[in-house]
Amino acid sequence: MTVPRVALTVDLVVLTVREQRLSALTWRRDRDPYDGCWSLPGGFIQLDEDLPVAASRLMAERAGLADVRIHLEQLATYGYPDRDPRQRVVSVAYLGLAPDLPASSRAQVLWRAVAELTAERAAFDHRRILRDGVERARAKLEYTSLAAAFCPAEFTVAELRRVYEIVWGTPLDPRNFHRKVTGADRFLVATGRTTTRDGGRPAQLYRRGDAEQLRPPMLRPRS
Amino acid sequence: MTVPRVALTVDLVVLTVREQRLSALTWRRDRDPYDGCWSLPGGFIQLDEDLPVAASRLMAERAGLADVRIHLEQLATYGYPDRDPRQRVVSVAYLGLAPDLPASSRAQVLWRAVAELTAERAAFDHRRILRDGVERARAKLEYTSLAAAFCPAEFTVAELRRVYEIVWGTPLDPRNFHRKVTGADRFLVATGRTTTRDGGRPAQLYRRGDAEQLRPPMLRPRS
DNA sequence: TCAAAAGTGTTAGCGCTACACCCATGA
DNA sequence: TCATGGGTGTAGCGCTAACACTTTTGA
Repeated sequence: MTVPRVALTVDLVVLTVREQRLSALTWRRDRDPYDGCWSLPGGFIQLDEDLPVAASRLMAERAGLADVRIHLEQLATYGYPDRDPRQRVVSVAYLGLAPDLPASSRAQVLWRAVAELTAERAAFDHRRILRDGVERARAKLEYTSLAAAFCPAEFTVAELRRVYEIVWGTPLDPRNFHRKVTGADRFLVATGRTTTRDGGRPAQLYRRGDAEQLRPPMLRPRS
Repeated sequence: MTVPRVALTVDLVVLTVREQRLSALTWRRDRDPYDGCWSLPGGFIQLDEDLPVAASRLMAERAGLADVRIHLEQLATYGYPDRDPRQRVVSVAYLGLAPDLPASSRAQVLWRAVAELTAERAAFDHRRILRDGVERARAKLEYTSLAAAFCPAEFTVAELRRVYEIVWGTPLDPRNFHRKVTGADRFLVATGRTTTRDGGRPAQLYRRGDAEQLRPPMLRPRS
């Protein structure tokens, strides 16, 4: 029996919060198909390469985010036959959550607001993949400590709260939020230092703790 | 640039509750590699076939579960280079949750208890895939109405509770469970009929409602 | 002195846990 | 009549939402 073979790519949904907006790393296509459209950074997998290794390699090569500790997890695999008009390509999407970093110096690689991207024409099924990644991120903020992956190494409770508010698109009560996250076991580690970079009374600076789960969860307010 | 191509398979983690145990559908291998080991039912994807379509086809061809309404969702993709000793094979795993059905009439296809399978040698990385599927199912019972996918078309609250108890491996309080699931919006639809098949006072028969989320969630008791 | 943001206290209400208790059947 | 499981009531408690209030800074 002959076994059909397909081309396999890894595509990256890399999200961050910058300029008060949830943003994703995009690659501007400069050739057909989809010339001029945005796409997700990605590329073909090597024959001797594990999937997470390929994701890290492409994060460095295509996204310009080498040697940066970024949370990376597998999102889903997309493989309907006509998603690439040239040939059968199956794509394993990875979701990355990053602090607000300068991306690649290439003009082709840009952070762009998710709200804009979903209103624009995208290459292939990348709008769908982006939407799935955003929804995964929104859901995971509820019951994991991943929100801190959007923050720099040291951050205040208010900065962490802004991450939740921007990713979810809902305001949260600053006082209840503060009690909740500072009370959660191993979510935050106090550094002892303070900052006034947000104005007002000085705020404690925290680092990420080693908790992965958030129990009880921080539930999104329902509309 | 030449694009490397890989063989792509779909593997199925099909779970059910039967004889008081969480069980999975297995395929007994009768050739090398891994001759005599259990494996997950699966097979190569066709070149013109979408991934969920391949999963449904293999559910019929390999698992003997054709034309059965079974919940099927993508689980994850496994692709480290040596997982198949013969050639590079990347596998997209799907998770299926089924009521207690007779599987294929082939002797090669068997329902087997998960507890036994994880103690035995499995083909390829199928033990790992099975474990991931079981963990996904356990987690989804908490915040979705998927437990009913393990039940026949009509079932009692106690039968639904047994699903939770067996999948999670923890006893639940029958009275609180009853209040919780009958109070949840659109989780269950009363048929008006009753049954005494479990002994004691007649129990209401229910059908699945159209709710997908369970809010608030049914949290596993913590040890 | 004022505005702004950090952080604490307080209260009402909801949902969960634990268990007492009653109900309806088969044997 | 008894055993068995179905189903309801209820008290206590932890968590949450809502918001009043105090603290500490920069301007």
